[in-house]
Amino acid sequence: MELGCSCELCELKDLFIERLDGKQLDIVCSIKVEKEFRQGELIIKEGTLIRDFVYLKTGLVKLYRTGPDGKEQIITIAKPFDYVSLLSVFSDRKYNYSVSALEDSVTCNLSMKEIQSLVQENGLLALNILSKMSKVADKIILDTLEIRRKHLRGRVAFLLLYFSQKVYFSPEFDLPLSRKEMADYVGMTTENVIRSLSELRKDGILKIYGKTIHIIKMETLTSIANFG
Amino acid sequence: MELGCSCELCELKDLFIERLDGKQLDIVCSIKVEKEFRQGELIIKEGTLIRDFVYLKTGLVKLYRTGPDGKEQIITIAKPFDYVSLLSVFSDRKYNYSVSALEDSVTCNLSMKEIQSLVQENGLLALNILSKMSKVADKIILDTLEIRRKHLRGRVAFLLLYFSQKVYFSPEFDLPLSRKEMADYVGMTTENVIRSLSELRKDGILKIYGKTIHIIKMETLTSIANFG
DNA sequence: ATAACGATATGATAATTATCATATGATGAT
DNA sequence: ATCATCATATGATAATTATCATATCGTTAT
Repeated sequence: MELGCSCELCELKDLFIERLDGKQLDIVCSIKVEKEFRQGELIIKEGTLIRDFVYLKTGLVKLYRTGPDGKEQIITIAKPFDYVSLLSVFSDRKYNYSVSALEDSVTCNLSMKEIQSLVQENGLLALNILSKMSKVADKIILDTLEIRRKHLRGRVAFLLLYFSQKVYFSPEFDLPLSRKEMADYVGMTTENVIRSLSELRKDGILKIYGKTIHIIKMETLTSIANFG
Repeated sequence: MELGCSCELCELKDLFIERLDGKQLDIVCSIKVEKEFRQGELIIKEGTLIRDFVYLKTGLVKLYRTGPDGKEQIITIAKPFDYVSLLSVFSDRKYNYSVSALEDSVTCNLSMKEIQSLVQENGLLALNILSKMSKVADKIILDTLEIRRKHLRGRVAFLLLYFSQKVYFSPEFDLPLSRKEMADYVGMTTENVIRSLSELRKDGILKIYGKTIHIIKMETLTSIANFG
C-alpha cells in the first residue's frame, strides 16, 4: 500500500497536522524532515539562527540556557506533545536557549517559512498553535514560581514526582538527569540535591540505586513537595 | 469630523489593528470596550472565567498569583505594548493569575470569541499575535532566570534599573511598587529589600526619598545588577 | 486631635543554603 | 591493568537569607 505521507500515521497529528486540508498536508509531507538524536546530543544551540520549527516526536529533552558565569539553567523538561520549538520561534531571529536529548529522541522539523505561510492560510492551525504555545509558556512560568516557593527538599520531591507521575507513570524509574542537572533545574547546588536525596532515603521515603529511584511513600513525598 | 472608530488613532494600532482590513476594523470598533482603572484597582482576578482579550492602552500593571500560603508572587510588570492578556488566554478557561493597576490605567477589551474568529480569518493577524505572545512569554521566562541567578542586592539593582531604563527613562523616578511588592517580584523578603535599598543609599549609589529614587551612580548599579 | 493602621526601617538571631574539602565508585582512555 | 576523569557522596564551615522584635513615620478613620 502506498501512503503519500507517514504524517497521517503520526501520533502528533492532532498537534497541527489535523488542522490541515489535503493540499496543505501534502506540503508538510514533502518538506518535513525527521531527525534522530542520541541521549546527550545537542538538538538546538543557543544563539544559532532559527530556521526550523521543531517538535518532539519521541524521547525526552531539556531546554536550558548558559549564564555569563558558564552555569547552566534548565528552563523545562519536555516530552512529546509538549512543544519544543516554542519560545522565541515566532519573534526572534536566534534561539535564546539550547535543547539537548535526555533520552534517545526523534524530532520532526519544518522550515519556519513554510509554517508561517501555513499559519497565514489556515486560521484553525493558527488558533491551535496559539493555544499550544500559551499552554506551554504558562506551564513553564507557573512551575518556576511553584519551585521558587519551596525549600530544597520540596524542590527535589517536586522533581521526583514529576518524573514518576508525568513521564514514567510508575513509582520506580530511572532518573534521566544527573544530580547536577537536577540542581540546574530547581536552582540549587549539586551537593544539596545529593544531600536532599540522601535524607529522603534515610527517612525511608525513597530507595536509591544510582539513577534508579523507587518511591516508597508517595503520600509523604507529595506532602513534602507541597509544603516543604 | 466623523470618525468611524477611534482605533484608527490608537497608538496600539500596530499591535493588531493594522493587520485588519476595513470590514474587520469595523467589527473591532463596534465591539471594543475601553475601561479605566485607578491605581491599585483589580483588572483581572485569578480563577475567574476568561471572557475578554485585554490589552493595556495606558498605565502600568502587575501580573501576579497568590500561593496556597497566601503570599503573592509577581510574575511580571507590564506597560503598554507589553501584552497583558496573554498567558493562558488561548488555552485555558480561567485566568491563572491576577492583574492590577500600579498606576492609573486604561485597557481595551475585546471578547475572546471575536478575537478567535478574527484570527481564523486573518493569517497576518494570527502571525502577529503569535510573535507578540512568544516575545512576551520569552521575556518573562528569561527575566525570571536572570533574577534567580542574583543575590539580593543584585535583584534590587535589577529592578531599579528596569524602572529607570525601561519605564520612566530617567535616573530619578517614583517607584510604582511598595517594598513588599518589590520583594514579591524578585523573590525575597520585604525586610531584605529595605535593607538592600538602605545599603545602596549608604554606599552613595542611590538617594531615597520615600518612594522617590534617584540613581546617582548608574554604572555601579549596573555592575551590581550584572554581577551581584 | 488622636487613635489605629500599614509602610518603612534597623538590629539581633535563627534557619537555610552554598562553598570547600575530601572520599568513593564508575567509566573510559591509554 | 592502571590512570585519569567525572558523578556521587558526606562532613565541616562560611555565607546568605529569613524571621522576629521593635521603632518611626505617614495616612486614614473616628
